[in-house]
Amino acid sequence: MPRLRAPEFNLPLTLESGQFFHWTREAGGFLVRHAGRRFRVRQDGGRLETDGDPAAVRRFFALDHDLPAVRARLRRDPLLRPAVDHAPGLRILRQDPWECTVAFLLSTASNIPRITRHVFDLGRRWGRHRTGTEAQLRALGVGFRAPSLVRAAALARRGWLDGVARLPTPEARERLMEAPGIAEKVADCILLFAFGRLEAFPVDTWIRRVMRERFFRGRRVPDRAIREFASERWGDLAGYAQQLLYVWSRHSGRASGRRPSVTRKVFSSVPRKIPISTRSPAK
DNA sequence: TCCCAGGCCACAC
DNA sequence: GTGTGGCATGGG
Repeated sequence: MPRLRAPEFNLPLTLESGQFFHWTREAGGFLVRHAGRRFRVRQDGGRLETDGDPAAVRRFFALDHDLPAVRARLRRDPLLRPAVDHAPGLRILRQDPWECTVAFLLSTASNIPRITRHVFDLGRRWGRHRTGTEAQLRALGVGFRAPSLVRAAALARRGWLDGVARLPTPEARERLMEAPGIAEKVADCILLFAFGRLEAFPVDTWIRRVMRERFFRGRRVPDRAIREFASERWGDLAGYAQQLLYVWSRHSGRASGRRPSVTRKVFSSVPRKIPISTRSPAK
């Protein structure tokens, strides 16, 4: 069973932070479906046990990101500090671009349990760059998102996502937004969660609330102004700031002005070791 | 029952 | 340029 060094990493917090949906909990660990494969992963202190390809797992969890340096820099911002301190070990994943695109096309005006259900439903039925027909998708309950998924799959089969990784971020963003159903927010999610563009700052309803409250004195401001503010304030680490703010605001309910809608413990401790090798092998 | 969800788009003005 | 419904569905 391969073991990877994974310091400054919190596996459950990272998987449960709303950037990736294709996983299930197992005793003491997780079963992850990613890039057309599946692997088991479990954390043992500063190490990961996995039955997946070590290099691919390391890349997926972005264990190459210098998280201590990221956190130290962001922590210098006193208004961001509570969010940074709330979620040690949270990493921005490096997902498969197509699967990430599907997930965030499904995310529009939805919620995490439902996105998860749809991601699993699509994953069970179709392979890479395929989604079935609009009618089949509607039968799964994806609603108005169905035509966007069909179009995106057709684009992807013609190489739409190929080469995005080599484009500068503004051009990459433009490319992604060529697809119907992808505007600024979804494009930024794909750039951040699949292409490692850590400067991308997706503005969703939670980020809008927490940013208005914390940085704009409660004023209504256009999303564009929020993005520009984040870019100037956090630069090439704005994406990490975003994910920390997202998790913090959801866990605390702070920005919503109502009771926390997500009540889960704060994942400040690393899970205890439970042997993975006694479980049934993957596939 | 009602409000809202990791939005986008067409159409007002 | 900015503001506003409609879109499908279901979670809480």
